[in-house]
Formats: sequence, structure tokens, C-alpha cells
Amino acid sequence: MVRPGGRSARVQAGVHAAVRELSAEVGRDALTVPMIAQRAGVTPSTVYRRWGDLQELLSDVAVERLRPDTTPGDHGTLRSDLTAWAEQFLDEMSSPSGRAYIRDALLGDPDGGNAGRCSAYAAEQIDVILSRAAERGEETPAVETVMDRVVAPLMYRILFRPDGLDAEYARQLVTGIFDNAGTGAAD
Amino acid sequence: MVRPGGRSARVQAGVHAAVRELSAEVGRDALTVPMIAQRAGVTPSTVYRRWGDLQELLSDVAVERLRPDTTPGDHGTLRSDLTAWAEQFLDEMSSPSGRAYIRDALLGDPDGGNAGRCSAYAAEQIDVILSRAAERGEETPAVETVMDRVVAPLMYRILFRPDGLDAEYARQLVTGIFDNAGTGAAD
DNA sequence: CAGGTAAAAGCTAAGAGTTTGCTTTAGCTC
DNA sequence: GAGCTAAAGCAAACTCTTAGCTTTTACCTG
Repeated sequence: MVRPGGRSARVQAGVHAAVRELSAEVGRDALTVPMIAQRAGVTPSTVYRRWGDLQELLSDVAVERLRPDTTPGDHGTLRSDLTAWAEQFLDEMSSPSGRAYIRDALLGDPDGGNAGRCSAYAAEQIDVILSRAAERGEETPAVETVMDRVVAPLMYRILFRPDGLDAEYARQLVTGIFDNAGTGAAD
Repeated sequence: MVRPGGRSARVQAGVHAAVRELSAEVGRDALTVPMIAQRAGVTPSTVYRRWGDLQELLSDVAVERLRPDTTPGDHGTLRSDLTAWAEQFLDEMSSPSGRAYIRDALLGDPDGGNAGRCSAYAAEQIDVILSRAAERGEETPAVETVMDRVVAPLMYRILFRPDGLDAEYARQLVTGIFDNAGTGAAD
């Protein structure tokens, strides 16, 4: 077996780097396995054997790029932290390239867990925000509540209705968590 | 130009039928354009010229299969109508084949509108339920509210966290629309 | 630290899918 | 029913994918 740091790891890193470089140079839709393999200095059969097909490889790379690289900012209150996070999330994810990454991540083997990893990233970020609020002594909702009421609607709109999305929508969703005024439905 | 009912329409119908038949026979993952073209009695280049690639074709067919074929059932109250609809929606969409259709629909040209069409189907169904409730004299939430609070969370879980989904979750989401007890967040 | 071992990569050729220019057909319009 | 145009058929060139076999690499034992 080849351990981390060995040849396997170098090949994987090289192929991932080749995907990132080439998708910037020629565009995501023009990528082919032979092209990526050549840039990475490996043979196409290596890529096919390790990833199966182009989709699976793109899915892998997409998940890496969707991993947050910063801790959510501290704006003093739970509400402002969530609002800022939701606005940034929407901003990053609703761009054409952001949507492409999400779609690629969803495209991989459903049992491979790439999609689940994306969701986990968001949940971790939310958890950081909620924990910080709890330390301040604020009442906090469950992570699941924020996922259902903010993340899920944002992601749904990004995937299914990409038009007419703006930061105001993200703010309204966060407000909905704090506002118990009702939905207009009688019980 | 060839109008509806002409050769174009026949080819489209034949190719769609071929996709449905073959995906039942050999499985969605084994489909190829030449295989579909042969079953439909057309040449592969016809398929490539009309749809561009296999993904686009599968996306088209998936949207058709995601179109609801019945009106939401009437159970006497808004709450029971929504609950029944959400449970059925979850049941149909969370199956392996349901998830595959959703993924295929999302995969097509983002500007082609296939994803938006799926969302519109759900919105139409919700609208029927809400209109019926309004006629009964019940207070009703906006369609958007139901999309955000029920459809989006269901779809998010189906796509990103397919494990651990059950009818109880769907019921809780519907309850959340009627229950203004709060989320645990202080304002 | 030399030799053995197993996993992973390289190589190559056969097979399958995709693209494209040109020709033919179908259906509309006058 | 003759002309016209969009779409389909055809066929060849091209690219991608797959698979069997060989070679390399890194780890591990003696």
C-alpha cells in the first residue's frame, strides 16, 4: 500500500491541481480526462482507474473548493452573525461558478458522500456561530433549525430558481428564525 | 420549420420513449446515445444535434417524469392536505429512482429551465392545496412560505443527506408552519 | 539494508462514443 | 404541385474509454 505522502498522494494532488488550472484556462465544460491527465503528467488510465470517470473527479474537486476556508465572522450578536454568514453563503454559492461546483458535487456517486460533505461544511459553520452565541449567553436555536430554515431554502433557490435571488432574501430567512409572528396559517 | 405533429415531434416522442424503455431494461447508468438512437429508430447524430449530449436528454426525460399526474388529495383541512402531500412528495422523491430523476433534471443546461420546471410543479400543487383551503375559509400562508418551510428542507435532505429521512420529518415541517411557538432564538 | 511483495501507475491496442460536412427527406407555403 | 427550409440520414475522422499486461514504487520483513 502507498501511504500518505507517497506516490498516490502526489498523483491525486497533481490531478486535482490540473483540474483547477485547466478549468480556469479552458472552462469547466471543455475539460476531458486525457487533457487533465496530460497536464498532471499521468496517463489517462490512471485517472479512470482512480476516479472512474470525469464526473466523479469533478465532484471530488468541487467538494474541496466548497470547503469554507475561514471561520464565520464575529459581529457581536447571533442575529448579525447569521445574517452575515447567510449573505456571504448566498453570494458565493449563487454565482455561476458556485452553482457549477454544487452541481458537480451532487453529481458524484450518491453513496460517495460528497454531497453530505457539503452539507456538513455548512453545519459546522452554523455550529461555530451558535456556540459563540451560547457563550455570550444568547438563546440559540438548534443547528438543524438553521439548516432547515436558512440553508435549505437558500440552496433550493440556488439550484431550482437561480433568478431573482438577492441578499434581502437571505436576511428575511434569518429574520424568520427570530420572528415568531406566524406564517398566516391558522392552527 | 416542422410543426407539432410533424416529424420532429415524432422523433422527440420516440427518443423519449426509448429512454424510458431502456432505462427500465438495462438501468439508467448503462444508457448510451447510440443505444437509445437505435431503439428509437433514428441515427445518433440526430440525438446529438437536438439534445447536445446524453445528460441534456436525460434531463428532459427526467422533468417529464417528475411532473405530478394527480391533483393533491382533499383531506378536509389545510393541515392534513399539506401533511399528506409532503409525505407523498418525500416518499416519491427520496427513492433511489426519484433522487436519480432530480439529479438528472438538475444536470441539464442551467438556463434551459428544467430545474425551474420541477420547482414550478411543486408550487402548482401547493397552490391547489392553499386555494382549496382559502375557499373553505381557512387562513392560509403564502405559497412561498410553504416552499421555503416544507419543500426546500425536504429537497435539501433528499439531495444532500439522503439517510435518516422519514415521514415524521415531513410532518414536523408542516407542523412548523402552524406552530408559532418559536425556534429557541431570542430576538 | 537487501530482497520480497502488493498496490498503483505506465503502456498499448481494441472498442465505443462523438463530431462534422454533405446529402436526402419531410412538411410547410404559395 | 413546385419551391423552400428545417431537420434527419449517412459516413468517415476523431476522441475518449476500457482492459490486459508490464513496470515502478513504497513499504515491510529477515
